[in-house]
Amino acid sequence: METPSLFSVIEALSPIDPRARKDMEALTAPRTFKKNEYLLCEGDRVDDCFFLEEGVVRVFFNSDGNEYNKTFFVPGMFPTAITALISGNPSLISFQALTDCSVISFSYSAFKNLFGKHRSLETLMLRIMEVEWIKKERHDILMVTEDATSRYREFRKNYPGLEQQIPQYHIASYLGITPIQLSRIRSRLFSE
Amino acid sequence: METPSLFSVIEALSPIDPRARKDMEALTAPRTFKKNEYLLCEGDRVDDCFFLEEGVVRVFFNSDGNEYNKTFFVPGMFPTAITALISGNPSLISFQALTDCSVISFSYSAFKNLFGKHRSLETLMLRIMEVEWIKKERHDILMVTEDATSRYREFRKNYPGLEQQIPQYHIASYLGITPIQLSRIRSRLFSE
DNA sequence: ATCATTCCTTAACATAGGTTAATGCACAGC
DNA sequence: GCTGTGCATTAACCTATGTTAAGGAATGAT
Repeated sequence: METPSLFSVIEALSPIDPRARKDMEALTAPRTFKKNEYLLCEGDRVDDCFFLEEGVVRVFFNSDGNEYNKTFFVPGMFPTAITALISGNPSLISFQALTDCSVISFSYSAFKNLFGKHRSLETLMLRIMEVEWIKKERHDILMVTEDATSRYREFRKNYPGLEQQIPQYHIASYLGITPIQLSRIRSRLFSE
Repeated sequence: METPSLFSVIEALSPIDPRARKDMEALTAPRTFKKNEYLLCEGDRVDDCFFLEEGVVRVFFNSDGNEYNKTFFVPGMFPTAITALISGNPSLISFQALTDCSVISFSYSAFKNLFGKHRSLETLMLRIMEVEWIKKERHDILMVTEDATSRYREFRKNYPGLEQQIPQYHIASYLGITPIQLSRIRSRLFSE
């Protein structure tokens, strides 16, 4: 479980030039969250972007008193409320650490101010949105076209090892089923 | 059923200054699609943005030979493959006219070239993405938290009159159920 | 060691929704 | 006027999943 570095992830997404990197490094600050702490609560306004170095974060929304997990973030991802960030509106979703986490944070407005100076950073931002959008699109398609068993298989493939680190009811919520149903699926899957 | 105008919709989304409007008007061209024609097919690359003046467009994706409707566009909306547009990759989804349509089209790359000159256009673009993102988010939440009957009620509320203009199997696909199930829901709903 | 808490599993039952197939209606082409 | 085609409905049956409830394993506090 090596810790991914922010700038190696950025390079892989969309290369930025050394001066842009310098300016961006000046914005970043390390930060930690304890297990169960919130990176962001529904209703909060945000200006912070996070890059996850270690730990697991879930994103969920609330509806009629129930929580629904939308996705998980593992090291190397950006557990960041893009919609709230670009709109300036309060977030509709919450981000919670499921284990102790260490992140790198930077201000989105400060980051955006660099766009004028460094075109490559704006390109990077679009690229991040695009990747998130496509990921969301893929997940939507999965949710509609596949049954819970396939979705569970897919989850295990996409997040190797994650199953061991978080309670199953979070996985069930992510899959759109009850923990009971997940338990049934698991028992079928592992007995046959 | 008055025809919405591109620039009144833009003004309502995010005001742009008169010179930006002039430059943008120069990019636009009217265009029509016949019923069942495709605005965009899965696999195509795109540079065109569309604004729908009249008619109905569906967006769908293919999975194992089946079509799944993601959403409908009605006049005043932008039936545009944002992901493919910003990524430059072939589109994963298709856009099809369900009735005769008239649209206004403009080139995304030409539009983007105006960003340097007119900040307000870039703001508009982000605003459009944001609105689409939020709409998608709301729909996701509905799909997960509500059963098909509520989703059908919601559909009728969000798209008043649309039900009369398109076949029910398209609506069923949008709701994530079979036409048979939609028929059952309708008969329950309208008999009681 | 005991007890409470948290979480997973299992069972019994109820419901939503899928599948297949038959029926009926409306409209287009001849 | 027929007839085919596309679409909506209905019925019979089946499966996936939800609900409620109970029990058991692991963990942590006292």
